[in-house]
Amino acid sequence: MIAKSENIPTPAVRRLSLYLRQLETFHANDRRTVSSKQLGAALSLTDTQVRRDLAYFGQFGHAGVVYCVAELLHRVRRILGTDKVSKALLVGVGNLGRALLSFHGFARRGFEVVAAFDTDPAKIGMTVGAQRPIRVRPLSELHAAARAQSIRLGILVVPTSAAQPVADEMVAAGIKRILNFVPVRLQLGRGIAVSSVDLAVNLEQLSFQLNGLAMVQVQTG
Amino acid sequence: MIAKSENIPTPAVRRLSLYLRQLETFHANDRRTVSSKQLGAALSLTDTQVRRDLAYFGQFGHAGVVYCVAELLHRVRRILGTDKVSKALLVGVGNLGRALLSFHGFARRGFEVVAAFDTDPAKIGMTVGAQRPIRVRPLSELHAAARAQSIRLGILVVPTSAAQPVADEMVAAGIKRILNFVPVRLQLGRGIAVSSVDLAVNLEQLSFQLNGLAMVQVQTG
DNA sequence: TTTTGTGAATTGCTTCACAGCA
DNA sequence: TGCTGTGAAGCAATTCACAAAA
Repeated sequence: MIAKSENIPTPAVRRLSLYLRQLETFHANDRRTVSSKQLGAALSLTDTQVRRDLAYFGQFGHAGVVYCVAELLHRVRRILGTDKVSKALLVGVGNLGRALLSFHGFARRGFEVVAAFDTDPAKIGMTVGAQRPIRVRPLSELHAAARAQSIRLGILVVPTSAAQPVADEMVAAGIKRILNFVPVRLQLGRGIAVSSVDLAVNLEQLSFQLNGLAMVQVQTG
Repeated sequence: MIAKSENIPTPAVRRLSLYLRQLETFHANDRRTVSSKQLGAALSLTDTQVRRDLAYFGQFGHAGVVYCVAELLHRVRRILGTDKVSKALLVGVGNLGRALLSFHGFARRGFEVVAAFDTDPAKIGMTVGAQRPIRVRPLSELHAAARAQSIRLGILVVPTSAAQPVADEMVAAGIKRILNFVPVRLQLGRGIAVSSVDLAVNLEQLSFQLNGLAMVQVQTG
């Protein structure tokens, strides 16, 4: 049994993250069991969608009996690979970079930022983050640090012009996954996973849903 | 002619934002014309995809002749509704909220944050943002301020427990679009557009692409 | 009856293949 | 030839409908 690893739809993997989030909430509220209908309702999804998504990754319950929150939680974490903590490094200690270094949400979800780099001499040597302070180091130390601590995840928060060269350096240093906050399409080799956060895209989607669409519909007549 | 407003695929609207970004780059480099193939290549998309996406929104070129960058840029902005500046307000002046207030990218893409709110007395009265400083006001003033300046867009950066009530307040104050940074599914009425930025989801997608998938495949054997 | 899991049908999105134009 | 725009085909994702189990 287990896992039709053949062809898992990308949207299903995205929703898996949402299930995890919701299961954590249920678990925190001491809820023991949950049905596909209830889990779906909390996320505005249908019960069928929930069951189908889970089915891509294996067997999670028995026919007729609802899911056990704790077990489902545990197994979804394993599937996503966040049951073990991953070390991450961050490059670019600007406003957003500093905010990310102070962000506790990472640790709670299995990610720990252990090193930060910048090229600005004014920033090098600073310590950022209250709970677990991190000293900002020169970018030239990235390679050695990544290798020494075998860091596989890089967070990219640099100016647009620096994005591609810094990403290349990350890859050269053994980084396999990049969380990219720079509005650029990074061109990297196969085997490197990139996930981009682009605020402009999100804002424009919102804009389109109201302004944009309205305008198009008006023009249609 | 113009706009099969019937059924525009969501992914096509997302890509429209990417086209806009790339066209801005081309325009900044004084490039006058671009083919669907060239535009696609810059974004790792096929030429067919680019043409099909544009076709959802109307006629953009003449058969046989490449697109004019400036014209395409202008029309995509109009479609997305970002040709006019939208005023926005922000609630929650924590680390991330402050970083967003200092972020210049918004203005460049047609969004201007004009007001910020928080409930923490220690933060109220602070000014944030270098170029266009904004004074942090008590949350109780949100309604009046949003109405007075007819603000339609809200940026939500509050703790998880406050997300739903603050979102409700935004809607009551006339906000129609919410950019949500809180990892919660907001339950709001129809006619309110929500776009969520969830860093954990992005990180988990990355994790799955390497760890997760690998693990599932191992289990498959 | 209520629930899970899943073939079958459906809907939605992307790619192919080519007409029409410069 | 090289390009855009688009019907038709192909593929991917979702929903329907129901069997099996408690």
